[in-house]
Parts: sequence; structure tokens; C-alpha cells
Amino acid sequence: MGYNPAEIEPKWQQRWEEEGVYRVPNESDKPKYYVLDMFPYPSGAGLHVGHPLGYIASDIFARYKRLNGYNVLHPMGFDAFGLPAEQYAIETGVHPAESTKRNIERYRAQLRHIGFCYDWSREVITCDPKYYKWTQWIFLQLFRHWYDRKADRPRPIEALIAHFAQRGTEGLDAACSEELHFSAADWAAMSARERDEVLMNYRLAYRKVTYVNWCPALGTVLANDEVKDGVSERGGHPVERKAMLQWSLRITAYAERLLRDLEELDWSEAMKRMQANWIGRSEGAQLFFEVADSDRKIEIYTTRPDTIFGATFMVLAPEHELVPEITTPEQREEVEKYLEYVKRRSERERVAEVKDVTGAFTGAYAINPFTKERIPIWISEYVLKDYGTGAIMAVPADDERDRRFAEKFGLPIVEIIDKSMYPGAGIEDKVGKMINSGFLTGMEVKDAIEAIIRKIEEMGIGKRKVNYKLRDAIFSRQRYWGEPFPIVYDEQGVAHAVPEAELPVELPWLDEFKPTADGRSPLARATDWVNLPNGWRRETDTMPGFAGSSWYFLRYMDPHNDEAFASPEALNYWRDVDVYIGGTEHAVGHLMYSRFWHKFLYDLGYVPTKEPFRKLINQGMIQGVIEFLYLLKEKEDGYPKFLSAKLVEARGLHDQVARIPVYIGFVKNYGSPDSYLDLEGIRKFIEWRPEFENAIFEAEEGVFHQGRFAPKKEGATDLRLYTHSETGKMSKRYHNVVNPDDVVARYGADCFRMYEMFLGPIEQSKPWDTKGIDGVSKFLRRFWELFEDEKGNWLVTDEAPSKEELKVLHTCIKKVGEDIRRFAFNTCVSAFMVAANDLRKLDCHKRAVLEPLLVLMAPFAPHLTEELWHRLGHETTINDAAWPELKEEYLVEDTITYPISINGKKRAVAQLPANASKEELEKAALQLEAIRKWIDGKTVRKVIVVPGRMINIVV
RNA sequence: GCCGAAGUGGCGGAAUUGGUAGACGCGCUGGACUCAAAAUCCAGUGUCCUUCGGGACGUGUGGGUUCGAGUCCCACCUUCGGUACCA
Repeated sequence: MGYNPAEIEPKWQQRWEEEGVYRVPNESDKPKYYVLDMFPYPSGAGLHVGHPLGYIASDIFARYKRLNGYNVLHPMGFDAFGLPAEQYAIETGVHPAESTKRNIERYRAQLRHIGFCYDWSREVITCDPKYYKWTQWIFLQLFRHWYDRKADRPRPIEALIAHFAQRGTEGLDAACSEELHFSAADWAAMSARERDEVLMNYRLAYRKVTYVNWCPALGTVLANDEVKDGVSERGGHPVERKAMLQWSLRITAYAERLLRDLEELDWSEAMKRMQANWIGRSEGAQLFFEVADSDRKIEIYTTRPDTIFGATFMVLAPEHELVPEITTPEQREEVEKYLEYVKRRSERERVAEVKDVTGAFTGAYAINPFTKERIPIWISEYVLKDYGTGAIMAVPADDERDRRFAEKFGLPIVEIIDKSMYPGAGIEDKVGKMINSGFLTGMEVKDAIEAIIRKIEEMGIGKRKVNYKLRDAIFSRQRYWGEPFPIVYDEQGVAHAVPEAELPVELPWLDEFKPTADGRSPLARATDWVNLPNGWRRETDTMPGFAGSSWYFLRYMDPHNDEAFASPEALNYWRDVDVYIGGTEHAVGHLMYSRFWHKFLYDLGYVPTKEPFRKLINQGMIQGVIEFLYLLKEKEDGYPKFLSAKLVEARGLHDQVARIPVYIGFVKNYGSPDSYLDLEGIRKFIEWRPEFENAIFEAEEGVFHQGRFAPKKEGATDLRLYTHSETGKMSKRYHNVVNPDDVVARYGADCFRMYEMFLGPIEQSKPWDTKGIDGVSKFLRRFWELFEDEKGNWLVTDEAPSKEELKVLHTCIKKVGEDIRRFAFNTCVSAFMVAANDLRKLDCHKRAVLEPLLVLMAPFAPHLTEELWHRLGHETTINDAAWPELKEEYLVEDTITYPISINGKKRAVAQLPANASKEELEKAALQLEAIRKWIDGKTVRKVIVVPGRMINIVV
């Protein structure tokens, strides 16, 4: 009897599954609605309580939409290719396919326990050959197309070949890596190999030389976040930048459209701004500087061509192709030393470093086309090869970094802008009057920019250009656990697409996952697979994590189709994702790539919408508390020694201790400032980390060593080894993962769902704290008791509800409806609590009130409401009920409680009629006793009355 | 560094459009029930002062706009996310 989630939840989960309650058809008279979660990467640690936050929110919204008459697509799947599984394989020898399968099963079971309304028949797993067949297929479409800027859409590569055969590059305006110029005759004379290289310059999926973080000691390529301070995070081995021929995707061809189409999206302004900044559109000029005493030219891009008279030196990216050529013999040694240094620097370090600029002089000079002066050419890490042209004209007077560079290396600074009439304008603000600038002198910056560009174009040394910070996406990984490329190379090294009929190119089974000695992917070891009978060879790189996740939302629409990635019928019915919920950590990467792929498929006529995700909701992270023990860096008498955090504090030993994360299950008062290990906790800790078996543990009360406790204080029998608590990521490595299964087992899924929502707004990050969950649990029991008392007596009656009871109900209908629509689920839970409290006070057990309330709460607590719904006599699922209609007439009040302020400070409240006029309200307020005492003897200067809101008297 | 977000009681948070700051819940305090404890129920709970009427202060810090600012503007501090091979 009574509310027993352990009984009703598995029962309903099973029945829903048996009856296919959450199966979604691809045809329906109802309007469609697509609610999507960012699918998880199934890590070995399992789901923690942070993951379901967004899933619960989307589940509530999907259920809400279904109750409002929509055919709702709400699927789930797994992003299953990726680095961690491969890393795990290298460490343990367990094949990624096996660990991934196991992890997915665990995730699936965990998700099931929470009672989501997923249509599991539509599950998508990116490492499944049936799925990645189509990832490869889309890649091939990219490979087979180039972007025609005139037509503003991709066209088949055959059209480009025809163009070259007829006219060479003449009249071509195509997205490319490098502007090429050749004639039809040149094209005709090219070898197959040369033609392949030319076409690579235009393909949307193409190969070029790019740099990777190569760690010779580990024999592997590292992700940027695996590199810290120029060495590998694991092991601290040196890392260098190594050039490799790799696949890239020409996302830059879509830069303008990716930027422009942001406007029509229902995303937060912050998110749109982040995407826009990532795309980084700028307007400026592209121009050439001649290298002195040479026929070489250096191409630069600048957003400030107006400052060219102040360009007193040039800086090239260290990797710039002209560097070896122009470096003079005297400077060779210095330049090479500098290149050696840069090789060890990560890209992030290179741009982030602002305090200390570094560089080297090449010995060569360029000619400033306007001042005609010889200006030195330097190289420096702050100029990046892949941004702009990899070369800049340095204007120390008007650019912060250039100025620092000039100051450090004693280069001339020529002031070119007078900003005296713009007080407060920063060095890089585009305002001021030009000085020392030849024909530009006296102009305003804005006019000067226009004038100089016109002049540059007139002189034929450059042209106006729009540039994007967005770079093409490197699409090769020298890894095993990813999609193989559907590409083969012939004897001459020319890339060919694998015929569509032969897709998927399946990933061969390997037992050794380390890359080869020269940095090629582990797949290179699968020689039987790599070498084809006709002498051709397969591509051995694999695709990155974002390949499979860039289009998975389309596959859910028609997940078992073997003829197409999804049928046109399914695509035309579901169209796009109406609401997409996921973390901000994907703000740029995943969302940008998905938008790019989607636009490409749209251009080819495969999908009916320009954008994949109409509305985006960003969910915050649920953080964990990390509990650290302090371990002295110096051993004491040869024993490791742990100190209570309070002792470390008192003795000021922070510099002399290391922090060892401890499993939170051992810690008393977990999460509070005075969390600690007692003797029992220490024993568990030693059992868990046997290497500390002989360690000394010292706290205020005494010392524990080798199983014995020596009290410092008389009579002490236990100690408190205080831990240091910090909020941070919930992660296996900090041993602070809270498993939703444990919470569900203790409180039930409905309680878990509501508590996660009750914690706060979904878009905010917050630490997980189990303490508050009792409140929600208590609420659910009280809610149940509106229907059935503890003794099992059914209380629901068919009496007509009172006006007051209807007001409680309709207040809740209004609040919950509004709040679900604005994704404020935390306040919905409060609204349910308020309603339950009020109804309990009114001793209301009437069906006419409770039944609609049940429907309101069904999205939040699906099991409990389904159970009570059936007990009320319904035979069909509550998911097919109708959302209760709001009747405003039950909410109107006769009187309103007005706050009355003097000079903006509240001094009194008064019940006044709701229909009173401004004048009546003013009069009533001035007559109040509590108000008179404030205004007596003063003049009332003004009375502000906002009907329905407040009254303010100014004296 | 750059881009983005957030700072409100002891804690999670509420205040939707510039209009009663602290809804709802946790915790805490007191009471009821109980041999006792748990559970449950009732009452109180921002801080300080108080003659117990009330008063002063209070939304990261400093300034500003306004009859009125948690909300708008300027500057700063702190924390979190991203920064292109973690997913």
C-alpha cells in the first residue's frame, strides 16, 4: 500500500515496452514534432547523474508535446567511435568493439531505468557498419563535389573537369585552397597525378599537408588537450608539430551561409555570437609586398589597409613556404633555432602567449608599396599558417602585438593615427584621423580604408577581400577506432572513390592499436586489408569523432533504410529538429559541422531544410564534488604521509602537499566543507589503494599508522582526517561519479527525474547534491496521499470542486504550461508542490481536480501518474490523454494586495479592489495609517500608481 | 590571451516586461507523537538593532541612470565552458 516506486516503475516500463507505447510512426495525421538530445559517447565510467539532466528535460518536453496532440519523434543513440575506447584498448588489450558494446549495454540499461519515452526501435550507433556506410557515402558526395561560388552551390567534379578542359581556370570562381591559373592546354598536358592534385585544390573533401601533434616517445599523434606545456600529458614526453598529408573538409566554402543563416535560428544570442565569432568574418584587403632583391612577392591579408604607411616590418608564420628561401646565410642559424622552438609549441600556446613575444629575423627585406621603404621580414609564432595568408604587415603603432614585437626587437614605430579627439578609444578601435600617411593624411579612418583599397586595386597590387577565421576541418585521424575512408589509391597515388555498391568499407579487426613507427594509422598494419589485388592501396587514416555525429539526427528518421541514408518520404515528413538539447561544450564544433553537412545535403536536394536544428537549448553541466586527501610530497621516515586538510591549513603547508582524489563513497559529510575520513574510511582507502598500506595519517585527534591509532588528545578513539573539497567535473579520474542507478534504486525514477529538474534551470551548471532529494520524495508521497491514504483507502470522490479548488488547479495549469514552454522545469516542480500543499490544506480528493493535475504531472513523473491514471479507471495510457485546458475565469481576484512605498521603500501593504481606478488607489493609499505617519509634515511631490502592481509615494 | 556564460540567505534556487527580494525545497531551531529513535505532523528561520510598535542594512565589488534596479549602463573581481585531434 502507499506509494511504492520500486513496484510500479519496473511494471510500467515493461508494459510500455510490450505495448510499444513509445513507437513513433513515420506517417500520421497529427503534426510532427522532433525533440532531440545530443547522443552520448558511451564511456567506461557509465552514465553519471549529469548526463540525464538534458535527457529528462527533453523527455518532459516530448511528452508535453504528445499530450498536446503532436506525433513526437524522440530517439536516442550512441556516438560510439572515438579516442577513449582506443586508449582503453591500448592500455588493457580489450578490443574497442567489445568495450564499446559493453558500455552501450550499460548505458541503455541505465537510460531504461529512468523511464524515457524513447522509441528504441530507432536507435542509432555510429560504429555500426550499417550506419557508417552512410557516413562514408556522404563523405564521397563531398569528395565528388566542388563549390561554385558564382552559382553559390556545390557542383559535381565532372563539371569542373569539363570547365578545365574547355577554358582552364578562366571564368572560374570556386572555393579552393589556393588560387590557380592555367589554360585548357595546360590541363590537357597534365599527368593523372597532376590533375588529381589540381582537383584536390577544389574538392569539398580533399587532401593537403597539415600539422599534427606528434609524440615520438609514445609513437602517436595527440589531441591538443593531451598536450600540456609542449609535452604529452601522459608521461611528459616531448611533442612536436609534424607535417602530414591529411584529409580536410572545405567548410570554408559555406562560411558566409553558415553565418548568414544563424539569423533565422531560435538559438540563444550567446550561442549565435559564439558561432559568428568562430566563423570570424572580416572585411579588408589582400595585397602583395615585393621582396627586395628578389622576384618573390609576399601575399598578406589585412583588415586595416589604412595603416599601411605605418607598416615598418613584416611577420611570416614560421611554417610559411618562403621562409627557407628568403632567409640569408647570416640569419640561417637563428631562424633554424627559432623554428626548432616553435615546433614544440602547441597552437593554443602560440596564440595565447601575449606577455612575451618571440621571433627571429630572416635577414630579408620587403618593400612597402606606399612608403617604398625597405622593411625587415621577421618570423613569429603569433602569425598562424592557416589563418589569412600566413603573413602580415606589422603596424606597431596600431596593433597591440605588433607594438610589443617592435618594442622588444627595436623596430621602428611610426604613428599614423591621431586619436586625440576620441578619448577612451583603444589602440585597435577603428577611429581617428590619419597622420604621416601620404595621400591619406587628414582622412578619417573609415574613409581612409575605402580610399586605400581603391588605390590598391588601381595599382594592381591587391584587392578588396572578405576573410574568415573559420578554417577547413581536418578530417583525418591516425587512429584505429573510427570510420575508414572509402578511398583507394592507384599506383601513382591518385585518390579514387570506392564504388557506392561496395560500401560500407568495413573496419578490419585488429589486435594492435598503436600507430606505426612513422605515425601512420594502426590500419596500415592490416596489410591484407590495405593492399588490394590490383595493386591499389586503401586509405589507412580514419575519420574523426565528429563524422558520425554530423548527421545522426537524419538517420533517426528512417534508421533501417539500406537504400538511402533516409527515405525522401521520411525526410519530408520529419524535416528538421524542432528542439535540440545539449551542452554548450558543443557550441561550435559539433553544431558547426552538422550545419555544414546539412547545408551540403540540402544543396544536393537530399534534405528539405537549410538548417538542421531550429531551436537549441543549452544544458549546464552537473558538477561533482572532488574530495582530495593531502599527501606530503616528502616522505616521513620513508613512509608516505597524509595530513588532515585543517592541519595543512593551520601550518600553511599548501606548497608541500600533493592532492590525491579519494573515492567519495569513503568520505563522511561528502560535499560539505567539513568532509573527512574516519578510521573506517582510512581502512577502506588503504584497501582501495594498497600502495598506501604503510602510509601515516595525521589529524588533530591523533595519528594512524600501520593499523594502529595513536591518540594525541586524551581519550580520542577516532580521528577526522579532513579532506579538501572542490567542485569540478564528475569523472572517473576524480572518483566522484554518482550513478543514477543508485539514486533510482533508492528514491525511484520519478523522484530522480523531478529532483534533477528541481535543482535549478537546465542551462545553468550546478553541483550535484543528494541532500535535497528527500524534499521531492516527500512531495511525491504526499501527492499520492491525495489519492490513497497510508492504510490503502481510496480517497477520490466525484464531488463537484469548489471555486477555491479550481483556482488551485488552474493556477497550476497556467504556471506549468507557461514554464514548460520556456523550458523552466524547476519552477514547474515548485508549482506542483504548491498545488499539492494547497489541496492538502483544502482536504480535496476530487476527481475533477486530481485527474487534470495527473496529466500535468505526467511528463515529469510518468510512472506514478500512469499508475494513478489506471487506478482512476482508465484503460489506455496517460500518454494519450489530453492536456487540460486553462480557464482564466477561475483565476480572477476581487482584490489585489498592493505594496505601498515611500520613495521606493515598501512601508505598507493594503488589500484594494481589483477594479479600482488610479485615483481611487492613490486616495486609499494616502489615507492609510501606516502611510500617514511617513507623509505627515512632508509634501507629497508625486504619486506613482501602477494598477495591479504597486503604489509609490514620493515625498 | 580571445570568445561565451554565471555570481541572490547556511545550501539548491524563485522573482517571466524596471514594480512586495528570498517562492518552492534542503538544512537548522522549537514543539507534538514515541519508553526511545526513525518516520510523520505543527510552528519559526536573510543579517543586525529593538522600548516588540517597529527600524537599519541587504542580490560579487565600485560608480551611474530612475519615483523605484537582483533586473538597465560603465569599470572591475571571481568561477565555469570553448579555443579547431576529448566527445
